[in-house]
Amino acid sequence: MTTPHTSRPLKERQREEREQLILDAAEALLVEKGYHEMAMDEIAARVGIAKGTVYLHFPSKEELLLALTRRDMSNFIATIDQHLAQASTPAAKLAALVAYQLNAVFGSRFQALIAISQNPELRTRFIDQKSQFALQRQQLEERLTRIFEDGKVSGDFAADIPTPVLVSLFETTLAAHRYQQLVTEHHLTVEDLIAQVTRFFFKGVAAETPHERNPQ
Amino acid sequence: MTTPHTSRPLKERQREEREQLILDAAEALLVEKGYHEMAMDEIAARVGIAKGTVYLHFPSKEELLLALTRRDMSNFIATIDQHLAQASTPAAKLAALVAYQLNAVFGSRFQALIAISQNPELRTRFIDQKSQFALQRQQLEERLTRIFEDGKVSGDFAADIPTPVLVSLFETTLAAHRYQQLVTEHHLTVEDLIAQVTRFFFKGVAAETPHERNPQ
Amino acid sequence: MTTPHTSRPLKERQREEREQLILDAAEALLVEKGYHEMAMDEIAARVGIAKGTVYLHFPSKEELLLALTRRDMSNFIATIDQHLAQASTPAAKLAALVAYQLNAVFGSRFQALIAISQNPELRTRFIDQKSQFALQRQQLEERLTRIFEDGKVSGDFAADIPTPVLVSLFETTLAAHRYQQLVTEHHLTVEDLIAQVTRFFFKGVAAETPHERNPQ
Amino acid sequence: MTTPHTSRPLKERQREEREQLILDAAEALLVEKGYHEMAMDEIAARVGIAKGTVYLHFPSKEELLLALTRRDMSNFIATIDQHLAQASTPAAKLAALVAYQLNAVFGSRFQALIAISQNPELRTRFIDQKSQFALQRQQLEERLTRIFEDGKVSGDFAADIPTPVLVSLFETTLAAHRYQQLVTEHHLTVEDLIAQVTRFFFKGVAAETPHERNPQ
DNA sequence: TATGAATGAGGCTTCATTCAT
DNA sequence: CATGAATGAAGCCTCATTCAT
Repeated sequence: MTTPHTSRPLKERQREEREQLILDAAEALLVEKGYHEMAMDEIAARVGIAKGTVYLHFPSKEELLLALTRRDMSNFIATIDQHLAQASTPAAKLAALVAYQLNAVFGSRFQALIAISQNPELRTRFIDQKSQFALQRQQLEERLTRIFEDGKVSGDFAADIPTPVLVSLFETTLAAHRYQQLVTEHHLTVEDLIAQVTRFFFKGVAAETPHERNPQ
Repeated sequence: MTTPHTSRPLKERQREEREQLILDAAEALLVEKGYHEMAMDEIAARVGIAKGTVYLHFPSKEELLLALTRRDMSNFIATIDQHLAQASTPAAKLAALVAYQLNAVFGSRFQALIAISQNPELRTRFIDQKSQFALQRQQLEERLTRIFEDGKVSGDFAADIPTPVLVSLFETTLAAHRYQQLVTEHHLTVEDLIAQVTRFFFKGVAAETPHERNPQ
Repeated sequence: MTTPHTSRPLKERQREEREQLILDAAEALLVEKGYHEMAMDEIAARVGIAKGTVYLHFPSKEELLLALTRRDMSNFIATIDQHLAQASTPAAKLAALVAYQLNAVFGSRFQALIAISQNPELRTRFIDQKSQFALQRQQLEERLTRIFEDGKVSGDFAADIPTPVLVSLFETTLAAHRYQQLVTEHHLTVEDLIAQVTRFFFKGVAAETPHERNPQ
Repeated sequence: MTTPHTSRPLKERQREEREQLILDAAEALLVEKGYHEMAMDEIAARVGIAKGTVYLHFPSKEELLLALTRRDMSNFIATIDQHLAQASTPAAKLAALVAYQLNAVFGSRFQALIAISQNPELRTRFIDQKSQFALQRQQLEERLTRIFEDGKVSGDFAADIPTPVLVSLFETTLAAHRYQQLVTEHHLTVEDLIAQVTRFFFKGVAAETPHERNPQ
């Protein structure tokens, strides 16, 4: 995706392309069936190569998943940065992120990240043991932290909610695997859903005006 | 937990107790490592019995997980009903649920349900194929649906958010595995966290008039 | 069956009766499903006792089968002796045996012996290793040997067929598990079948008259 | 055995050869120990390959046995057809079969078929459930049926014995696992034994001349 | 480099046997 | 004696990983 296509030798470009195809297949399988059912055999079959070839690119199933995570995280952060650069106020930035992420929920890329983050099996394997993932996760949080702290200063967000809590609420609200179901079963459009969730989130984190009362 | 300890023969009580211990061990392993790593061998080892003994209680690994799900769902719904009976207004009921569930997040019971619901491998196996799970899930949603619809009538909740969306937002907000981390890493107390999340949620779903009422 | 009912204490008589019931159940299972599928659990269940009780009578599954074999062999030999005592000429003796055995084919007792003799699994286990079975087998063969040698002297049977071959032909002809099928599928009566097989066998082993043709 | 060695690629030939080796090992084990004791582990060990490799050729133990049965049945029928084509009269055909089969008794191939046919466990599994086996069995019976009916017309065989009975008598007479023992223990040559059994069978099924005596 | 056949550790499940009650 | 819960060895099968071609 961000691969330069010109300056490198053909062989290496082909290699890179195939690597992406392998990751794509792995991602699809991961979302469909989970980590254990994501068999090396089937990954290779979907790409149309031999199983051994997968091992020429990734030394183990675990490393393959790590690479997948790195790629998706990396793409994810890069896309976020683009959105952030285009919006001005913290609230506008957040709104852009919300829209982007909810759209992403319906693509497999983001679901793979969710699957990895939420599956205890994978969490143990990755978050706890491998620093790369933690690093990227941290990059993501830094961006959100900055937005929320800016927004507190500008009066957009409730200053009495600790920023880590805001970040968590943001991630939580957006990481919902159930939204998909809402669209399918309750006949909402994706646009409506985005609008509703966005409004919900902004009302929830808004700085309280004198007229609002504390619900507790 | 709800087992009567007096009227039944000793043997049966012991059997029931052991069954609970097996489910407890399975639950812990499921949360720690996921379904595949939850080996029958290790379940037995944790309970301190032989592998074959597990099979005297549950005919297969899959049935063991189904039983675990049934138990946890059942306990979960029962506890929720208790909370609902004690609160009066819809907002108060929700507040009770929020507090209960967030507390539950820190116990394994609820995490197991989340693990089962979110793991694609298990979702396929259970939600799609076994009606028991779908039935209990539906019972849960009915309760939430009723609260939200009552709350719309009483003016507590935004009438223009479709009820299924409210239900999803509720579940989403509360099913956050990351809250645990917040307490651990950012030194929040559980009580503070509950207060913050509650306020966030209620602001987010509140009817947007100046005259909002106190949910409690 | 041959148990004396008067001179022994009640307890021992009951014990002996139960032992027979266990052997009966084992026999039925052996014929129905073979040795491995003959589970100790099911034997006990069919008798209506606990599994452990079976082990009070027989120290192992193998010993149970050995006891079964002993009993059936013993009954078999005893019944044969009765028939032999009642018939006069060798041919009449053999005819009595043929009729008896073919009738027995349709009872489970004889089938169990066939099952044991013919199953390689059991043959290895019993004939080769345990002398009891070989001993009883030998008793059976002695009787047949005597009849055939008498019959050769009297001119009933072909003197140029070695007696062990005659014995084998006899056993072979009668041990046919396929006769059952003939009755079921081709609507022969048991009586007809016995008549046909008897005639076949006697013609086959008869001393040759000058008028018979050479088949080759 | 009937594999062409020239026209196919090397890989496929090796694969086929290995498959035959696996079937050979399975066959030997089946005859030696029966179906349950025929462990996949040991089959692999005897061929000198790993357990998993067996599963590259046969998807389950049951399928392996089915393939074994198919192969042996198929070879058996093919060889029989060769013999039949070379002999002219029904009696000569039968004599050829008798000689062939009795020779086969001393090879494992035929014993495996007997083991499968006679084991109740396997009978249930194969004859009742899988049509392939029934089909091949039927092919075998058709050939015998034709010979016997031809032989009745030509006056070689007793017309008053129903053909299915003749077929059964034939199979019964030849399927004797005890013949082996005769050669071993009573020092008969295989040729003598074949001559004796052949004569026995033909006398038994011959059309009756006026001079024969009725043994009953 | 690419292949895919081969490997074998590891997981689920069964069942003969034991033993505390 | 009788019970049947408990045990654990052993068997079938899968799949990540290796390696000869």
